[in-house]
Amino acid sequence: MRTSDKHQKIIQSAIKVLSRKGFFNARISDIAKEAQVADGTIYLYFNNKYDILITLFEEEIGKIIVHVKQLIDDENDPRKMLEIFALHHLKLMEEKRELAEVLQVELRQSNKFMKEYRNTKFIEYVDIVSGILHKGQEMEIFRKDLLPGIAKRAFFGALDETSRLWILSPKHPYTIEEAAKQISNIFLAGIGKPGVNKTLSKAS
Amino acid sequence: MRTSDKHQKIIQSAIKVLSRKGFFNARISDIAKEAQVADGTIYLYFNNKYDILITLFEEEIGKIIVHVKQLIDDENDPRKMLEIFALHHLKLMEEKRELAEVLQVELRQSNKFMKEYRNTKFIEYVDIVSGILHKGQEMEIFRKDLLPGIAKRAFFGALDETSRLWILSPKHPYTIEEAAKQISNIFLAGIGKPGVNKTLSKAS
Amino acid sequence: MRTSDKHQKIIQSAIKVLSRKGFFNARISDIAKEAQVADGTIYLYFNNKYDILITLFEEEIGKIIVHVKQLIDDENDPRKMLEIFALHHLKLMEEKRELAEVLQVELRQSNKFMKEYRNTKFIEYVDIVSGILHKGQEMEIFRKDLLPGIAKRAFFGALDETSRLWILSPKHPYTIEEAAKQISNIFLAGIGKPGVNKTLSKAS
Amino acid sequence: MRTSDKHQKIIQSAIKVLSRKGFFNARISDIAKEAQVADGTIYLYFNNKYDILITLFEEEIGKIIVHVKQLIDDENDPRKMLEIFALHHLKLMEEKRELAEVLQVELRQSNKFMKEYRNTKFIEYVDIVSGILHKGQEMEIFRKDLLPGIAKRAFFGALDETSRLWILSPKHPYTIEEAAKQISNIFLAGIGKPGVNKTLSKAS
DNA sequence: GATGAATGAGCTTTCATTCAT
DNA sequence: GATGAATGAAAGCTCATTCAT
Repeated sequence: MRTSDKHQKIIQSAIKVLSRKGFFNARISDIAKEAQVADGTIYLYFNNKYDILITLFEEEIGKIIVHVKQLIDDENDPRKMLEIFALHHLKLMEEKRELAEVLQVELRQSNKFMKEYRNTKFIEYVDIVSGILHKGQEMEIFRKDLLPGIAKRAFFGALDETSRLWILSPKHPYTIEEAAKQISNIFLAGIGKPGVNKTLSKAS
Repeated sequence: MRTSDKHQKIIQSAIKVLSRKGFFNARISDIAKEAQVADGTIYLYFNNKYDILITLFEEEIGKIIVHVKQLIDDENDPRKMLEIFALHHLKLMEEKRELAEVLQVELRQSNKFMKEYRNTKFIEYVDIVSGILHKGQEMEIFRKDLLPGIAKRAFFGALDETSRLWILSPKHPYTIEEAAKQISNIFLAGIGKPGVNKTLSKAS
Repeated sequence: MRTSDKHQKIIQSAIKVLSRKGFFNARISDIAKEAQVADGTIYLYFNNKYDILITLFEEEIGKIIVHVKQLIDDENDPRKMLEIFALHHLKLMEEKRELAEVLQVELRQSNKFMKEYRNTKFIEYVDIVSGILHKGQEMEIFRKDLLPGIAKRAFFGALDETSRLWILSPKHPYTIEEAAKQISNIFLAGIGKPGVNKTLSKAS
Repeated sequence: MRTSDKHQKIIQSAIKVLSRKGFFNARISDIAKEAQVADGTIYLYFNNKYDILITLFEEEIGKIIVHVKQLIDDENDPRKMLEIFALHHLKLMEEKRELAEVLQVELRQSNKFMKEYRNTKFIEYVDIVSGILHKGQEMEIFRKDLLPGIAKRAFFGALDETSRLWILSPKHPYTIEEAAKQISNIFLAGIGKPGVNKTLSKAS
């Protein structure tokens, strides 16, 4: 078995266990059992419990970034880009539900117990939105009076809260695609230059 | 010292300590020291560590709800109501920064480790937004094709993510009032009936 | 309310609580609640938790001793005396069941946790049997070769173990009187001078 | 060190510590120190403090039962059997004094604080006596009018109380063998059919 | 005398981490 | 590299006892 195999096995097991129990309630032995390795083996690949979480953050968000950027690079219209980002972010709930749960819960508290840790990957992810917004402003599609830090966060927060609730509720009266479309619509209508973006999207 | 005084003292101390360390890293003895009581005294007022957190949630969110509802009741225009909600929610960051931190971080993980706990107060708070949206739709001010569960969450999420970042960053290139105004604007433009809400708000 | 009233009330409450929970599982507050006094009031009458138990031992065994001695003093035949002692000891199970439970359980472990305590009252009680045996030997009714320390303990132990089981089992195929009679019979037959005691008792 | 070694080491250490301090005053750390293991190691072998006591009961009484049954199986005369049981029971005081102390004290209170625990091994041990008595009755050596539950308890109680006192007193005016002989004698004389058992035993 | 809120020492138990095999 | 038994620090919680009222 290659080294990377066990590393990956442990990360994926950690995602499973952490999504179920949360970081503090999860035991190293839970993760080890899930990964079918001995407790001590974990420490051959990670320095400590925190290190598993941090590595998980970096690697998994890294993959997401690569993927989203690929999708967006194929597109030129910033309005389409935002729609793609929204759809992809929400689709994570279905495709990688456990990872999504971990990111939503643990990312928020990670600065409480890992004082020194700056989650640069996460910032990079959210900054994809900034980039899109900036491009839209340059192209005179989005309003110039947008405060960049605000709109970025508002858009991301809208998506994230929606996905948070999606996970909590077992049943949903709408599909992920509808949710993504609606949120994109609201934002595009809200941030678009008057008279410019009315033609793009049709509310589902 | 009256009984209620110690209860309050402990809750307020818990807010301070939890905002700094998070629930799992906070020790009962930390809270006791902050409240200037003995460890055992905590257990005269609360059943266990979780009970402190739950009581904190219920009581503090309860106060916020009462306050926001009062502000909103003085208003008739749903668009104004949303602006008020937004401003008030963000102002919590300044006025009760520590409480805000606790709510943002611990509320998100509370259903991981307190399986049986349903945070009804929190739902009630977010449902204030639903109420406003619904009223706006009835008054034909907001679009009828809004998915109620989505727009509510999107608006709340936008605010919450903004306040989350506000707390994390030491410096801000805009004021809270500007941020509230901008988010309200984006949403009102996004959810308003075409041709109806363009007159209300002027982006700051 | 006279002082002695509360003292008595506490002792009797302690008997109830200790019989149910045992010394270490019983809480001072349990006893206080049962006695309908405040926790602190206990300490006006007793030095500490151990003191309650010791006082309980001394006073209640003292009462039993007085009572048994009265009964025995009316009698001259040592064989009858033993029967009286046996019957009375077992009858305690019915009449003061809770006290009996406390004595059986706590007396046995009291020297484990109260190193300095010598239970003189208890010794005095058991020595009633010695007295009877000695008298029987003097009167040439009981065998001279009895080891005094042994027979006393054997007789008392037989009774005590019988009463212990009586308490544990909810149902019994014999009456207390039958049990007392049988044990007396066995002992009297066993310790009597051959040819002397065969006429006294009829096995029930 | 083999697994079973630590299990045994802990049980034996528990016997030492419990005999000295009693269950409630004994600390897990006392037992761990005595066993020369870390506190946490105890919990690799036992579920909790109670589990140590229960396991101790079951295993040690189990050994005693096996041993006594072997001794008795070599014998046919129920009178001899009783003598063997008496002698062996009392000899435990010398050979396994600490175990004897634990059994005498903790067994009596175990049903107070371990509500669900039925000490079947202990019942099995005492029932060895029942078996002997029954056999003696069948062989027409013991009186038919013996109440089976009574005589068994009386005999066992006589022995146990004797051994209890043996442990408490530092000095003894008689040997264990004499004590066993005397108690057997008393009982055999008391329960034997008139005219049958007079020939067996000579009082020491 | 009576109260009961407050105290804080002390306990059992957990679990991240180590290290001999 | 892999194991998992062993470690021991650390924390939540209890409860006998005190003392201001």
